[in-house]
Amino acid sequence: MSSGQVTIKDIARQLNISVATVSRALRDFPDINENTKKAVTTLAAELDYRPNQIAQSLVKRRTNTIGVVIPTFVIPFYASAISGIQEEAAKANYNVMVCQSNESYTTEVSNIYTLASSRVDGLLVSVSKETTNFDHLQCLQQKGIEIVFFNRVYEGMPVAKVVVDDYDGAVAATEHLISIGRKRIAHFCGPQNLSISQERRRGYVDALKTHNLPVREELMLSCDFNIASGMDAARQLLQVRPLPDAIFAVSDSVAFGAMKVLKEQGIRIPEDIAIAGYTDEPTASLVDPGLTTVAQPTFEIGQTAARLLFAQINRPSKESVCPKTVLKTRLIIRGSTVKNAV
Amino acid sequence: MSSGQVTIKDIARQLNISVATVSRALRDFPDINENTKKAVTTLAAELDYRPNQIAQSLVKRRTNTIGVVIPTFVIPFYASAISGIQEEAAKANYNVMVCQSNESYTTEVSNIYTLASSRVDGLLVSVSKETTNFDHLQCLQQKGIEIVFFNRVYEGMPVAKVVVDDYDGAVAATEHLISIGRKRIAHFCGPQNLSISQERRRGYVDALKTHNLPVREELMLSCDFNIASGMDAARQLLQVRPLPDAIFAVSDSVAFGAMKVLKEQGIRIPEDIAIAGYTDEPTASLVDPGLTTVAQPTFEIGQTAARLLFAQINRPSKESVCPKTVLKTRLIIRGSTVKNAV
DNA sequence: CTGTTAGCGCCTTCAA
DNA sequence: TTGAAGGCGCTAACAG
Repeated sequence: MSSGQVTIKDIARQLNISVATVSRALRDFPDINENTKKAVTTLAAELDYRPNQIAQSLVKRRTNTIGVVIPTFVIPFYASAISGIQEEAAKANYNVMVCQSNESYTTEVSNIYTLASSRVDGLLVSVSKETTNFDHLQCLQQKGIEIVFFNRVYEGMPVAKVVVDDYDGAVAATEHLISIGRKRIAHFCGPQNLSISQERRRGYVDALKTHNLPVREELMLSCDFNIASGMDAARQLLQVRPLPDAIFAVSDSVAFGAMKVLKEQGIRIPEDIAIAGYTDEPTASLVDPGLTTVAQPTFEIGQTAARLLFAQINRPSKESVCPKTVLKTRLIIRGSTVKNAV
Repeated sequence: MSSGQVTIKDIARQLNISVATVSRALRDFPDINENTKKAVTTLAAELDYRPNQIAQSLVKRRTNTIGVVIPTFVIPFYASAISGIQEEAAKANYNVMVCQSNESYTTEVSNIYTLASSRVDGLLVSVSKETTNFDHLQCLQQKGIEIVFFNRVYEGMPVAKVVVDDYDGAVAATEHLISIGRKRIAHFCGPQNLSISQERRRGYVDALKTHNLPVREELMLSCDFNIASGMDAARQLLQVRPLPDAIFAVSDSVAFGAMKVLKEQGIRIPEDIAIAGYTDEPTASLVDPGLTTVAQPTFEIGQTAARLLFAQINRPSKESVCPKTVLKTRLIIRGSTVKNAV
């Protein structure tokens, strides 16, 4: 009991039995004398003994800890997804180590190796906007660390993935804008090496084509996933003539930024320009007018990803199953596109 | 190399030297032959050797991991604070395990014990709204696990604490409302066993007294830290006659909820009722009108708490230093109290 | 039912 | 400059 922490040795010594017996008693083995078992458990409780997970991990060669790598905590999508992950982890008796890449490829690589050193049993990954090389992940996979992608996935790896139907949501949003009579619909695209950005853009383009609307390059502006970026894009868009009559933004934050600029310029939403976003962050129902957006099941995405990871970790055969789980989105119509909506 | 992970044993075998030498070479010991050192490091790189932190932790009796317990990820305050914590941790070469209590005392206790089992070197804690018993934390402290409280602290323990001057911020907000001529100022209080709630309420009460305004019980309503709770309180408040002319909410979310209800009721903000919040979440500048609020340095709170924890962990003498760091707030005036503000 | 032995991967004496 | 031995706290055969 050197370090202030009680060990099975302490219990064994005080009870004059071997550590093996203590270990078994504590783990409730069948062939253990009821009396010794009781003696051990009571003393353990008395001493407030807590098994040293570190030692257990070393023996068992598994830590019951998973790593999570996300771009940033401050995107509400991730805050919610992590909640879902945590909930599943607690149920399955796993610990969670979360790292944020801050959208930097270098940081992401470093995160991954840190987590690998900690010998996490598996990894839940949503890649940074910069990531185009996936060696760091492939390398870990080869070492037997299970990986599941969520939201920002890399199709090139044979692992499970959890996404929403980004294409479908984008089509729905764009068609909604078309259905309210908009003809010059702009799109604020996300970073183009991310599949979510590509898919949302593809949905936008296809919806326009389906309805025989021209696809104009000057109405497609590049953005990051934040408010400032949405403001920049909006300012840029307002230089274009004729003005667009709608914007479909790759994310709610981008849409919020756009709304801010439009309001400053005295442009009416939705009369002059209608706006739609993506995700349905809590803020979407608070801004004025409320933001029409494609709702994502953020919490459920986290839960699902975690569940798949645990299943994969505990799969007896090492042949990996790599389903792509595609969750549904739901278009929520608010005042930013329809005057009298909620 | 059974588990797919390279160990120093593998390196030793291939180089025909002892593991001790490998271990020393890898750690760049002074009295090691240059050639063996080079041989070891190159082979290690070739094999992509990663030291097993678990094994190291067991020997060193420290994990270089800290635990963080927060009420919930989805309060933007915590998302930002965790970012600050992460940043400091990365710098100091620490890992972070985050758990959320979901505002439940039972879950918090369970989180704490899980983290203790993982042998974290220290703990950053923001208690749940239900927590009134602190045995679980005192117990860990006695076992030599360092603790630092942030935001929601417990004054009764001799450990470092990081807070903002909640009282001061509340006074500033309330006096601002008074300065714009409001006389019937309501307060939506937070859970009263949290010091932040108490302090903000105390600031509100004292400001009223200082300005010879009556303190009316019927204008002080209890809330949790979320939108729904703010909506409930607002509905309740609207039953009171005469109506109040201002609301000081314990948090931005509560204020957002209140704004929503007031707008639905056709009550003008700020003309009929002015509103102020606390924290300055990103959403505060997006709602319409913008929310006047007491800005907190959320990221810095996380950073500071982490820094203090690392200092405490690495302090040679075991006598613990327990300063209370009080960071400054800043009143940000927006349209919810002053018509022509930004 | 229980004790002994060995080992997880690494570090740290103590000798050589 | 290097190796051998022991141990961190725990689990897992193998005996008895």
